[in-house]
Amino acid sequence: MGKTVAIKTINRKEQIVEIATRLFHEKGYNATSMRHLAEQMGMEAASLYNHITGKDELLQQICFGMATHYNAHLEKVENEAISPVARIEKMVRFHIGEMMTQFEAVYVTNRDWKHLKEPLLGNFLQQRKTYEKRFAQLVQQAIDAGEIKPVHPHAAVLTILSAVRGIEFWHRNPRNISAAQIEEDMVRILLHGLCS
Amino acid sequence: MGKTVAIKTINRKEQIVEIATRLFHEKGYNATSMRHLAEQMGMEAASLYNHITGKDELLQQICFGMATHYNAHLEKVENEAISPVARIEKMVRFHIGEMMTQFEAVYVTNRDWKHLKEPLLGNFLQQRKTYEKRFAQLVQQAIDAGEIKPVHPHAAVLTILSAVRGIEFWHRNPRNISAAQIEEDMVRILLHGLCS
DNA sequence: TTATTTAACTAACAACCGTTAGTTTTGCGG
DNA sequence: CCGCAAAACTAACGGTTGTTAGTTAAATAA
Repeated sequence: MGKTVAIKTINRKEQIVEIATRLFHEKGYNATSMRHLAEQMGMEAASLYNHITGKDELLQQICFGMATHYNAHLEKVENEAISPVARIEKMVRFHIGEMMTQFEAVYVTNRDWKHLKEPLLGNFLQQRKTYEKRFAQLVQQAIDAGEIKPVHPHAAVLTILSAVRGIEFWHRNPRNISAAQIEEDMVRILLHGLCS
Repeated sequence: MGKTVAIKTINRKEQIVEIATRLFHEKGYNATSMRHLAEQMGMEAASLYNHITGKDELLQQICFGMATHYNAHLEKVENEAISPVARIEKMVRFHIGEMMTQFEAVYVTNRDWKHLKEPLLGNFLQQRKTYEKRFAQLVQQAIDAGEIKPVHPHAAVLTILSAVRGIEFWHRNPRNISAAQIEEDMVRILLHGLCS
């Protein structure tokens, strides 16, 4: 009985967001229809509206869910008592981990945030901007400590975030390299460079 | 008169592809309508079909244009008489340059190739795969020469290509950092690492 | 059992999509 | 000036889109 209750208690809305995440990842936001989503849920399209207000809300849940998750982690790292460069390594490994375990949600957020409607679009961009700024401050602190090269902090953040995003290529054939190996290689390249 | 002739001689089809590139970049492939494209061209949607066979062809032109351009450059680099690591640096700088001068086309190709229809989709993926393989071989040669660390070559290629892709973030505010600076910093990070 | 809420259903609307057919305008070669 | 081809136009088709209205079935509470 406990099990049935537990299963039943799972919010139906969360199920919808979950499947929407998968479909948005596969086809993109605009190319995913409510009818197709409903089909995957085993119901009619109109029935979805008993749980959500519209297609917008699905994208919103995905994007802002990721945003708050990222912000929470950033704050945690900012307050850890470790060296500046260790903080940066933690950030890199965190982002890699998200690409491994929450791949579809991260992918959709990175790709489809443009389809958010105002005022949420502005809100999202604002959050993104301040996230990058705080990340850049971590880099600046490492530079001040003499632990990393005096590159432009924003250039470093940009390079890190986009390199990590490239794990989407790995997902396309994960057979060649193990997840652990790609993480180590990527961290090594970003922190110590390709050249030996 | 020469000028008028020259302007008139510009293929109308190329104009359409150019504007389509801009719109696809802004809104995405599916969210860009032929009517909106026509409006930007100063004509009716139906008139577009005097110059192109359909919406598909526009995406096709963009994606395969970039693909052949990339392949041509790769072949050139493969045949240059320089050290393996110098070849890799050339590849990195080339991709950065493309992100600077052909940003929208590169962006659309990276983002919207999924909407290509078979058999072109398969063809495109095939080209992409062999491109990455040849790039990885360049990395392997540099490893064999002892010029770079023994990372997994595919991991290196993935890190490079996706880091470069991140220049799209830079385009969102190009004011903070100059193009030259971002290129130098990114090359430096990828080849020699963040750590000092 | 009865009343009430939750969540499914059918049917449909208005808008927009890519595209085609058929017609008219435009501009250049003779 | 005439004829012809290129390129614009108008009108419309069939299909899909997100969404709403109204109704019915199922589950829960009293």
